[in-house]
Amino acid sequence: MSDVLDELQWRGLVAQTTDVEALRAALGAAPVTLYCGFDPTAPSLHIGNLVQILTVRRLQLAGHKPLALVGGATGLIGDPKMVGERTLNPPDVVADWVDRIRRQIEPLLDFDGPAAARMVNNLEWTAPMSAIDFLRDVGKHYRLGTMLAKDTVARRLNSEQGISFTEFSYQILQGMDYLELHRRYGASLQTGGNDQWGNLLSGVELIRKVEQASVHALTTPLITKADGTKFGKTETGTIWLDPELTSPYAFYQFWLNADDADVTGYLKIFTFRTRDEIGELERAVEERPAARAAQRALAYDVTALVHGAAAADKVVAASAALFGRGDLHDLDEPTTAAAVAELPTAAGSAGDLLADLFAATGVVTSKAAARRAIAEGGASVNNVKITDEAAALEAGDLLHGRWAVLRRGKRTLAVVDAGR
RNA sequence: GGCGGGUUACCCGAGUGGCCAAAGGGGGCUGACUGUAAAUCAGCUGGCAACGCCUACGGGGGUUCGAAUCCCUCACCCGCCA
Repeated sequence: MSDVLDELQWRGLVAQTTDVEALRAALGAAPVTLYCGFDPTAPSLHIGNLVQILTVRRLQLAGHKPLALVGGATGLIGDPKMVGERTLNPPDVVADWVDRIRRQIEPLLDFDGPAAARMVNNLEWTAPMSAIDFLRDVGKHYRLGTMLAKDTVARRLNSEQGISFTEFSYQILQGMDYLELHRRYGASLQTGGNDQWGNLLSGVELIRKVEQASVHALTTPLITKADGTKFGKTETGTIWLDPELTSPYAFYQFWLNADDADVTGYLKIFTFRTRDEIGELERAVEERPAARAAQRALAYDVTALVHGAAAADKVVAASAALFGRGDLHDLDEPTTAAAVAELPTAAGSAGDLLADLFAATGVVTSKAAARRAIAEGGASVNNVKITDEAAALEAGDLLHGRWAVLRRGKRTLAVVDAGR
């Protein structure tokens, strides 16, 4: 890996930079201290944030020093979204989210060694600042014209909902962060998603004005899907890194279901596989798409990265058992138990209405939806299609006298546990 | 502060007294075809103890046998004027 920037470009991770050649020179000359921020707007990071973390990790592997900023301050204000004003979250909630997010980032970066990462929180320098200091020392450097011209701000001003002063001010806070990290740790590169470009520039310009220093910014592209739909969402919602919010099984399944057209791009972005390995997998998709070798590699790698190799092995085995060709009754008890442990579960027993059980496990959202699914031929028990809306669970349906696997459509699964 | 326009289901958007659980589109779900993929075609898409009942057209109140539709009021958004 001679040139990290080449590496990032090859992986499709560079959308915009302040000055590519200046950045390339800086990254080639000496270890650069870089920063990337994560705002606590939810109790967990999601796979969109993973793009940022892994980009930072790649830079770290090339010898550069990351500062992972968790926005205890910016999270209290809210980055303006394209559509609609955010609801302010209570400070204690944000503080809790800060902790959770820190713990998610920690295992993904290296906090020891010569390029050790450091965790920072912008609440530390933002909270003690008075309104007067803010307006005199920082506000004076900001031109309203520039601020109003920012994409998101302009869009919001033209929207029906407008924008509050609070959200409008967000870009200044983020600019202050970069300045502060530049002063404290010599940060000279900020990375982020392309939607953050304006916010990154805010800091670059502030540093230029206050410190007469030229620093860099680099954004990663918005991850897109070949079919044009939004990346990172499923019918169930966002794919979170927190195993409580998105089970490792569901996480693995998400990646396994990547489109052929998207999978190579995802391998570049979300795994540490080499160019050769990815080229190999790309060929495999072309030659034997049904084998989905690339999807399996992708799903395994990302799951192992986020949830650990042990968890990844478990969900691979569970997926094999549940989607295997054989009769579920033929699986031995330990295999069944392990597979079933990965699925959403509801208690039930022989005699219960299947429609009620489908609703109870969350495979469908309501009993009416369960009846609909059965009527449409989209519901099965242990991979056997059911057709009678009024059918009940039978004792013979229970695998090893205990479990019944409910399925809606091809890949939405849950289990009924009749206990022991 | 004044005047005008607006707020409808997951989203966009029709609907100006009963035929409205609410057109149409998007999205989503299911089926067929497949590979737990994409594309395509078809059906479905508020809930429940279900020939009925409940919830739902920004919040609250009213008129009426009957309201998403009319009136009052509150909130928020947009525009013009000050």
